[in-house]
Amino acid sequence: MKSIKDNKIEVEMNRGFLQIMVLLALETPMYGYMMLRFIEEIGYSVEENTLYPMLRRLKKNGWVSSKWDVEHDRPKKYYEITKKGKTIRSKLLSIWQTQNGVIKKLLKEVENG
Amino acid sequence: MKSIKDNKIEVEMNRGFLQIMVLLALETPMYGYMMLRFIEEIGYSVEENTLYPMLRRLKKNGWVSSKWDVEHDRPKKYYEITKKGKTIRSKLLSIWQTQNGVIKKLLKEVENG
DNA sequence: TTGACATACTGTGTGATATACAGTATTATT
DNA sequence: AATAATACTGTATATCACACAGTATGTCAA
Repeated sequence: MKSIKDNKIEVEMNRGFLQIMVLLALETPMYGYMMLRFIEEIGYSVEENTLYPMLRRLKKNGWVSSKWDVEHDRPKKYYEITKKGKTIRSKLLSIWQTQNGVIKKLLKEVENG
Repeated sequence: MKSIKDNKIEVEMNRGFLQIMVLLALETPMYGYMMLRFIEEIGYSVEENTLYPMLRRLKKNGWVSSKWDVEHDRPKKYYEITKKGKTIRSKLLSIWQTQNGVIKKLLKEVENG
């Protein structure tokens, strides 16, 4: 019986979190490769194969906008959060807070037997 | 162009969180329907159609065990976290903490311009 | 005493997602 | 001249949240 590999456990966590992280980061315009390095700087890491499709999806949803910079070096696609994106981001953050509260409460119960 | 509905935003958050919540809750043995009500009591909510498949999946992964109670009323399938489940739970909680730290840091930057 | 509703599940299907894989092209670096 | 790093695109795949359909028992009002 096939089941998920325990060493790939981070994957299980990424769905909700990655979006919040990216939408917060895009307060400042950034292109994909730049964000990969930015995320490492702040102590996390994302797969290139995860970030690029996610940026495309956020764009499709209208949560971020994009703009090519062709004036310096090779072309870079700068993304930035939209007004709609900020609305969504607030909702996601609020859900995150609720979930964080639930986890804290349950964790306390487990720790105190 | 099809895109996700904004009012279904909670879905985006559930992947990682639901597992932690269920694995914490299952410190005490519970059957599915009981957990649905328990989760509402502590201020959250899960779809029946999400919880049951999740319990089956956690079982398949060996993170929880199950046992039928056929002695009272109608049959109830009690689940409980396993040793392996506790190991996974620790890892998930640790990832959650890291992610929470990343969000807090980014949020502070956004708020302070 | 029946029929509606809550309880307590199972099995299979679907659409969206994280990631894989393959590929294009430019700019350092050695 | 070759290699690595940069900076992307497009399509494929496995898994997940949730939908849908179904089974069966217990409760309680009309």
